Formats: sequence, C-alpha cells, structure tokens
Amino acid sequence: MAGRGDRTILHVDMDAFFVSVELRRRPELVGRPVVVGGRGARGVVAAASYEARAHGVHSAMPSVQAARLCPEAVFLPGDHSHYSEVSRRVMAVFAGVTPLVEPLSLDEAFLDITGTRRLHGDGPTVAAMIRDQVRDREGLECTVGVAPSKFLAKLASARAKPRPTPSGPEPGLGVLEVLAGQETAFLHPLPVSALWGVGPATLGRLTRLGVRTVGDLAALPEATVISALGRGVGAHLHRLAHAVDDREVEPDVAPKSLSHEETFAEDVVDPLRLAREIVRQADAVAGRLRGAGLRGRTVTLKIRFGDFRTITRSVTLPSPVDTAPAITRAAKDLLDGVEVGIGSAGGVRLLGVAVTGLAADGVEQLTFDDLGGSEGWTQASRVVDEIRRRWGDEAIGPAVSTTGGRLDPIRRGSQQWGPDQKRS
DNA sequence: TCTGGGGTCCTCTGCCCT
DNA sequence: TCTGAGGGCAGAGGACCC
Repeated sequence: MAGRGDRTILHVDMDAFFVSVELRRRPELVGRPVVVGGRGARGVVAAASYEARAHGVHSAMPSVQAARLCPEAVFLPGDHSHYSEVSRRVMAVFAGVTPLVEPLSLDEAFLDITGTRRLHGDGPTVAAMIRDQVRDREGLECTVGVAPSKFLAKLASARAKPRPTPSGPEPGLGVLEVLAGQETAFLHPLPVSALWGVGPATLGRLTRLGVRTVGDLAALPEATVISALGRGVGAHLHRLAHAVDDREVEPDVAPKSLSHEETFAEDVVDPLRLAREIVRQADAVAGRLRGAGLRGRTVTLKIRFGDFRTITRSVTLPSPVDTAPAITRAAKDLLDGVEVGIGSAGGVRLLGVAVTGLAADGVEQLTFDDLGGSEGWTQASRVVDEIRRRWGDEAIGPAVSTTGGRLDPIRRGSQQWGPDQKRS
C-alpha cells in the first residue's frame, strides 16, 4: 500500500452544476445570464451562470439583489430531485474509476486513485478521462484538482475553474496537479481565505494578526494561532498551512443528523400555525429517517425570529425515535418553552426540526412507556412509507398538512432556496 | 437591502457525579 | 458534612461548507 506521501487524490467539481443541468433542458438560454434559485422576496441564488457571475451575482446572494445587479438574468426555480438524479449518474462515472469516492455534495467529490494508478494511469490522465466521460455521457463540464491530499486537490480544482469576465467566461485549465514536493510553493502565495475552514469570522481574527496569505499563517508559531483561534481550529489551520492533511477519502460516511427547516414567506405569530408546521416537518424528517434506516435520540427545534435572532432548543430522549408522533411530541414540548407570540421580535421567520444522535434502525433501548405505544406507531409508520412508495407523497400524511382539502407534503429540497409564495 | 436549506464541527457553559 | 477538582455529558450557539 502506498504511504501517505504517495497518495493521489482527485477533487472533481462540476462547473456551475445546477445551471448547466438546466441549460441542457433549455439550450436557447446558453450564453445568457441564468440564475437558479428561490424567486420569492426571501429567496436566494443557488447557482449562477458565468455570464451572470460577470455581473457580480453569486450563490447564496438574495435573489432580489441578484435581480438588481443583473436585470436581464433569467431566473429558474430549482429542481432538486432532477439534480440528484444527474448527480447519481455523474458519481457512477467516478465509481468506474475507483471504489474510493467520497461525495461532498451533489456536484463535487473526492476520489482516491492511489490504488488504481497502474490500471488507469496517473492523476492527470485519470482526470482527463473523467472529464471526457462526464462530457460524453451527460454533456456537462467539470474541473479536476490532483494532489497528494484532499485539501490541496480541492484548492487545485478551484484554481483550474473557468473565470467570469465581462466579455464572457474565460476557460480555466480544467485540470491542475500539485506535485509532491511542490505543495508549499503552490500553497503559500494563496490568500489565507482560500483555506478550507476560514470564513469571515476566522479571517477577521487572522487579519488582526497581520496574516494575509497562507505563507503568513505558516510563519506563525502554532501556539500563537491556537491562542487566536482556539485549539481545534487553530491547530488544524496551522497544519493545513504547512500542507499537512492526512484525512482519508471516506466513501461511506454515515449521516450524523437529519433536519428539515423552512423560512416562511411572512413572519408567523400564530402558535397553532407553528404547531402545524412542526407536525409537517416532523413527518418529513421521520420519513427520511426511516428511508435511511436510522433512528435518533436528540430532537432539536430551531427558531429564527423576525429580527434574525436564532435560537435552538433540544432534548435527548430515553430511546431513539423515527416516527412523526414521537418527534412532534418532543418538538412541541420544546416550542412550549419558547415565547413566540407578538412582541417576540415580530414573530417567527423560520422553523426547523432536526434529529441527531443517529444510529442504525433496530438499535433501540425500550422504556416501560414505549411498551404501550411505540410498537404501534412504528408499525403504522412502516405502512405509511409503503403507501407513499406505491401511490406517492400526496396519498397519506398528517391531517394538519392539508391545504384546501389536499395534502401539502414536504419533499426534501422542495423549498431549498427560500419560500416562493405565501402558505396559509 | 438582505440574509435559504442541509449539513458538520467546535467551543463554551452548566450540571451531575465521583 | 462540606468543599473543590476534574471528567463526562447535554444543551446552546457560532462558524463554516456547498
């Protein structure tokens, strides 16, 4: 087996993924500024074409701001399930190269090709092969970073991306390799914000220390960095600045939490409406837990008020749960402990339900209380799952999820980029 | 002029127990 | 019996990522 210094890691990043997938369905929009994301007043940009980026539009930007910056942009609603399907096929291309594929999101992944180099060739060869296959099979472009470690491969792919310019996208290198021995020469001139884990808050602290580049950070004693950023973050970033990153590519990372949250089109002050939303969200989370064969012990309620102040309240249950009634009960108890009426900063802007402390289904510590009711709910939930599998999400759901007599179920990603209309 | 959703990880604090 | 130290755990919040 190759040693740590002899690894070949690829970071594959799809170019403007959501937009590119949409352009396959809408080829007449190619070359125009296109934005995918929420379209309501509280929506945000999920992805922007390079033509839109040339106007300053970027992901996570409020949609209204994007529309101001680029009035001629075409706004498209996101289609999460379609992107998931395309992503699954792209990941299958990666899996044809190596079994060691770690998806980071729908549009990027790490690949460890150390063990397959004799079969497929070196890093740049495999990178070119992957780009060809993704282009041939899906009509999509991707950028690949090649390096001896994960974070260097990720930085390399970022440097090889196409760049937006006022006269249109400027093609990138497509593939960039950081050779063993060249790590710090590549790394140290980069701005420190390029490091994975340096966001606005950490950047502010580093700037106060006089750190602007990764090289500046590497020149500081580790103790100085730790005293400024804390032990965990400080030691980690100091190692990265010296190009030390032993993290493995992990193909099967079990989820640690599962959640659903929604921002309302207008702030909500009605406690009954909030209670109804909890039932809907708990039902959605419970369905996904059972779909993944998981149960969780800790239920967390998240509330964002009208002034954007955000609180969380959580409770750890005696035994893990995966049913809507159990999660609803816990979340409603937590809601009862929070002042959310008029006067609490103008009502509730966002409500979320999360379950953490996940373990595989079947690992359950029953309590005496459970012996009366838990089994019944578990069996009923299995039946609900089966009904949805056969007849769709609208076939069955919590009674409070009805709008005008019809069910209004939550699907994963159904409101991914902000509310698009008022729901009564 | 505003700031989504779904995650992970870290830090701090308070409580309980030894 | 009281007190303090220290570990483990839960809860809350912050920072960061895509």
